[in-house]
Amino acid sequence: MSIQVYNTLTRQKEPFVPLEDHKVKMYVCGPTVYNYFHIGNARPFVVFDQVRRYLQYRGYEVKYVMNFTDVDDKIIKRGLEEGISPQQVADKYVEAFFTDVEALHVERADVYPRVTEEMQEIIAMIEELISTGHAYASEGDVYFSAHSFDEYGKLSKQTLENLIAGARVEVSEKKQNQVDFALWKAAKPGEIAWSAPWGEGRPGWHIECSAMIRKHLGEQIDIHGGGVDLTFPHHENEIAQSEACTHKPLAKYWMHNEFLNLNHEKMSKSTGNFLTTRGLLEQYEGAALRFLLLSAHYRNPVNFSPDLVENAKNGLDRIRSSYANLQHRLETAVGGDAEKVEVETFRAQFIAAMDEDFNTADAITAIFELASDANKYLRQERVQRHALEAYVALFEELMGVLALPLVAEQADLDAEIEALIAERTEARNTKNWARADEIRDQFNAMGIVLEDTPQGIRWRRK
RNA sequence: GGUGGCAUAGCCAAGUGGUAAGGCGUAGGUCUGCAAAACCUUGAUCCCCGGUUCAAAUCCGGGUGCCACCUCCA
Repeated sequence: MSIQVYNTLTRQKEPFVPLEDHKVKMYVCGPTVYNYFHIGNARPFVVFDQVRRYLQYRGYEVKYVMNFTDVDDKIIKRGLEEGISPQQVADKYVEAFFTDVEALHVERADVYPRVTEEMQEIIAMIEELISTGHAYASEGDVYFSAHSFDEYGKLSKQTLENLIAGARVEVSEKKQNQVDFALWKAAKPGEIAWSAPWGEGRPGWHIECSAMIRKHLGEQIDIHGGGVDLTFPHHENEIAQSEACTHKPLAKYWMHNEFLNLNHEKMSKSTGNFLTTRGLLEQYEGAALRFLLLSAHYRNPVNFSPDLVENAKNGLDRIRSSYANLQHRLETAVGGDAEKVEVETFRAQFIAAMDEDFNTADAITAIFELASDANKYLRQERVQRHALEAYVALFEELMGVLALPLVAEQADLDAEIEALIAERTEARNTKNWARADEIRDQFNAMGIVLEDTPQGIRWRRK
């Protein structure tokens, strides 16, 4: 059974067959770097990171490209507010992006093209569209003529008539038709601008992705991803631009993640209904946030709340403590006969779940069941080294695929703490319960839980 | 007006025809010096009304509620 992928283009799950054997070309729309991204923005970063990691796990060689929109109205505005150049704004938030995304255990893309560094390709593509009659210059702007592309609307299942009927955008005098969209915007006085045959200005929002995909991945790619809101107009327009040039399907599979809402409404910077990822990272471990994002299927909406993070954290802790307990038993375990523990079933369960359109929720269930099985095994008085190792190895493999660290990143205990643990062991041996409790309370105050087991004291961070 | 998504236990969440996975939380129990962890036990008229079927959370029709896109937006 092959991997099944839900394709927005066909509105159904399809077997995943890349254009080229064992290779996957993948593009995901990245951020406009004018601000810290919010936790809703983080969903596609994590979701598509997960898609990529899983494909890699299944043996595909993935080339992953994500763009940075580093020049646009919001960046310019921000620069004016802070008294710095648009480039400085972009640089600042690109750096912040990397920091935050790393905390969520997102693997770096192979290429992060930036609009300002791809100007030649963008201008060349616009020229191509003008020369083939798909675009026209108008008072320094350039627009794509939606009517010139027969299949316009195929991704969002919209007809031009319906789009015109439902349009909320103001009709511009410069456009021949209100559904046409900008490829190039003439610069306002004093604004950052680049020279182009039709005048000074900067690219429209959609053309950058078309140009970058073509340059870094080629005329056709396997997977194009982004949030559902990008389906229209952004991805629809990308298709129009790219396919008008190449006459080939831009992407084989279009994948869209649903939203992570707040108060049951879309997170939005303009209304203030959002929580920055950066802010949440001060309170919660990145792994807990990632776990939360992977706890639901990517095409289902999720309503964010602190309780949800707490829930995710507790679930993650269950897996981690099982793993830690295995490790602890391993310290005293001895070799033995080749007693078989059957863990293959959990790997198979995990793979079956992920194959089904990247069902991370079910994949996590497989890991929970692995934990239950391991916990039951651990209750036995005699355990065997190789059995423990089999559990440990599978935990590491599967949690590795999900990029969820099995051990919270913390400093190791220092000598003083080790000494205290030794003292407590001694206190317990002499049945000095008062002292033993005192030391345990002391650790508790430091956020460390001590657990007494037949194999000695075990400790963990809360 | 057009195009989508969602509605499953206190909470989160899988499940697209064969009478409801998993996690969190709660309560009780076992274990423990006491704990913790773990284990066992504990919980569902699957939004409503029709229909198809031997059989429906799942398919069809009709409702209701919430969210989103058609304007920058993950």
